[in-house]
Amino acid sequence: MKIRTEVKTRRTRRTDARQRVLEAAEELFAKHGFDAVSIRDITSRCGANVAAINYHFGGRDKLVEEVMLRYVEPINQERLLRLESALQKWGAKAVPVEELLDAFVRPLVTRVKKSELSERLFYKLCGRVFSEHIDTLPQPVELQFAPVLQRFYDAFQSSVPELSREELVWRFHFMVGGMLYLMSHQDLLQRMSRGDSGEPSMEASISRFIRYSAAGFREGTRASIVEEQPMSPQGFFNF
Amino acid sequence: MKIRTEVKTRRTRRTDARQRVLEAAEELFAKHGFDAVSIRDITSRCGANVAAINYHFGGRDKLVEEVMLRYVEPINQERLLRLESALQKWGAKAVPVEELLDAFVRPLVTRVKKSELSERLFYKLCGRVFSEHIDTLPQPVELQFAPVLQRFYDAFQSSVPELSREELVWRFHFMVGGMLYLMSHQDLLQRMSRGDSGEPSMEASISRFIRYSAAGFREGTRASIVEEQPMSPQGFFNF
DNA sequence: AAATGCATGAAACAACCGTTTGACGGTGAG
DNA sequence: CTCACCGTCAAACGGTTGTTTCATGCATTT
Repeated sequence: MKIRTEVKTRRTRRTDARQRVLEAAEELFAKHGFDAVSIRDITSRCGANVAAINYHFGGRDKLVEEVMLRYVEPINQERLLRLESALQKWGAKAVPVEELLDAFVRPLVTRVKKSELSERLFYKLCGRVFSEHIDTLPQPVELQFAPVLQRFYDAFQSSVPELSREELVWRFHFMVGGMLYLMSHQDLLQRMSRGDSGEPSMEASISRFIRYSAAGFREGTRASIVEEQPMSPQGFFNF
Repeated sequence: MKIRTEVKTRRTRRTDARQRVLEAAEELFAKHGFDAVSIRDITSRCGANVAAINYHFGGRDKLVEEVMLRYVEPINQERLLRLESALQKWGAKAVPVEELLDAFVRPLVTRVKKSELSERLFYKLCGRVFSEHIDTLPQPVELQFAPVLQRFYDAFQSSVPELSREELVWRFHFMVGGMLYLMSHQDLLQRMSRGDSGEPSMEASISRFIRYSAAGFREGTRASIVEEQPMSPQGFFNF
């Protein structure tokens, strides 16, 4: 601890305890949730002092915010990137909903490699970040989402034009709910279906999820009728 | 309040403050979440003493447990009732997935009338109860779910026999995720889609949701193909 | 009327929370 | 060298947490 012979610049020193706190915070937040972890839990795990959090981050809330943004920002950025790429690829033609869903969901798994967290914890943390009730999210985090949602709404609207905007937004949120649940309970669900080929796990799960959700989005549109599905029991539902 | 001329038996007196605490707890838990509410928040709102919670319930955790069970128990009971009814109605024939989904989701809204909570708060509370991470639920609450899930898995298996058990369970959980999100963000979502006929209400939202989810369940299972497909190894799942 | 059982109340409990303080010592600039 | 700066640290801050104690008084029973 005291025996650090290497020369450190100020910049290096600055990231000393700060980085350790950040990593410990990520791990504990992922494991137990943002509310259940105290700053003393964090500092005692990484051998830092309680004051370090207030010194480096300006308070517990700011730390939470920083941890969240470190995940939300790049993920949302990659979402938009993939969306643009898909739109460009298909030009005037409608992008298949599967590709839109892929652009929205897949960044959650592609970003995992750039994290120091274990894969399992990474997903848990994402699930927690995104499933905190919206009105309790820090404003900078909340503001991250608005433009992304807008872009995806428009894209889905173009891909499934038969749906009213209202119906589309509803279905989008049904999808989001499923996605969050998948993130949060990923380990539990995969333990449940253990036994087959060892690894692909999350990527395979997301493929499953995309297929499931795409069918929901297409329900009642021309694309789904093409496959000739009798509209199930008539009059059973009131709309 | 004080003017209670009626004769009270011991039994009546016992439910005096206890009931007030219970109602205040439900409201506050629904509004702010189970973790964010202290016992002093509860007792000060309903004019009770802090000691009352430990006296009547045996601690804060037990109070949370009781509040949860008061909602989970009757809802799960009605789920099973509706499931039985559907199975009986269709006899040997496969129950349409829409009816299974209805049996699983609709009790959330039919049970609202029997609660003293406002409708909005009731849904919020349900969303919170069911979306608490599974491993943090009180054990009695968790035990409530196991048999219910088992019955519904089996029912869905009969209705969509083309799906492997594994695929079916995954889709079921995607559906659950969407349902929880609907419950938790119901007010926010409905405010978003305001503008048409005055009362969008939960029932319409659930109908939307059932239609969306049914399509997801049926994806890839065209009834026209009657070919016997090799099932995945049994005993794959622990439930 | 006296005694018993039970719900309530104010107060105190120890433990923990996030935050602040002020002293200490190594580092780099003048 | 001297001095100012910066990251670290133990300690203490005021506040809130869930729980417990014990006294009080009402209602029912003897």
